[in-house]
Amino acid sequence: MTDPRTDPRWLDATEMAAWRAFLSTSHLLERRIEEQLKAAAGLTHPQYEILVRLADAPGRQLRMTELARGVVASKSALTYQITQLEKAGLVRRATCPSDDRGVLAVLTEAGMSCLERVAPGHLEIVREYLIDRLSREELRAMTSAMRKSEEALRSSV
Amino acid sequence: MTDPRTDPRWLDATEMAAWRAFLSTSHLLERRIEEQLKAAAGLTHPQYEILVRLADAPGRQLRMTELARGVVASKSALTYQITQLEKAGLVRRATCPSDDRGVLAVLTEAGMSCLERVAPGHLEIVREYLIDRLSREELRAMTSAMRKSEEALRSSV
DNA sequence: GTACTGTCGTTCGAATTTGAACGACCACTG
DNA sequence: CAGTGGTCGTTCAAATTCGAACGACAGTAC
Repeated sequence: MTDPRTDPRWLDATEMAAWRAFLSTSHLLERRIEEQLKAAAGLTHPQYEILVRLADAPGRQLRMTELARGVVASKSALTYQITQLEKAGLVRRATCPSDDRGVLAVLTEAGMSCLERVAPGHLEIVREYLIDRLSREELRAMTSAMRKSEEALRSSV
Repeated sequence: MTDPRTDPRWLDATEMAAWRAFLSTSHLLERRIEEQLKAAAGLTHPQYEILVRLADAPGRQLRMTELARGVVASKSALTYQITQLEKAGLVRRATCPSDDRGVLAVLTEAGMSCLERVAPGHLEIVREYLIDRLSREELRAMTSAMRKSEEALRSSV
């Protein structure tokens, strides 16, 4: 068995601490956010993210595949969630004019106002447990770090 | 409607970019890790994390509740996963000598060697898509940031 | 001892996610 | 035009997660 401190397949103490902190924090944040959204609006976090992406998109609509990429969900999970949001009247499906295979997810007016109503409470959690706790420098470094990782992950598929 | 750029309930562009990068990266990393673990060992990420925590614990054993805190899982999710790991022979349950309500999850020899076999491939992913992409400074800042957030989240429960 | 309050881990049904398989359609080749 | 490979979104069964409810036990008060 090789020495964990020199074997490149392992992480040293600093690296392991970084990784575990990242992992725990992302899980804890996810839990906290889920709890807040459920209590405030009966939404799940994936559903909220879908609304955000649609609100930002031109025409407040996106192709299913593109939306799935954006929110990092599987195709089948997105199909399910869009169906749920459609039942709630926050999103509707439309046929894609340029591609008969395609389906557009469109944010309804009800969906937009729901998002506007829910966003402040949600972002307050993000502030309280993450953003507001970080120095300018930490925020900058974290963004840079996350972007590097994200790019590596997205370009590897 | 208030101006999003001055309303403290919203995030400015820099903060929002940081948050979104964090969110996307954590989801993408989770996906990538899940895929690697499944292919290499038929393990899920939660299962792997359980093995790691047990391996680190004194006597390679932990109370269910303590383990649930460590891996950030609900009690029922942990019950389920420990049952799965028990079927696989990687973990066994033991009664807690000091508290008849308690159950100890104990890492078996098979569990320990499974972990040793799987860890390198797993950590290689963590390196490739996160750790090795960061500068010393980014790693330091990210760790500091994550710890602050984690502490806030854990102490709020 | 009895009662009370809280913690422990499990169980249950409901909701969600996953990956594979599928039919429909697109774009290109010959 | 027929054929071919690839993409699109959906469907399905299986696996996993969640929260509420539960019985069992611990710790304390009286």
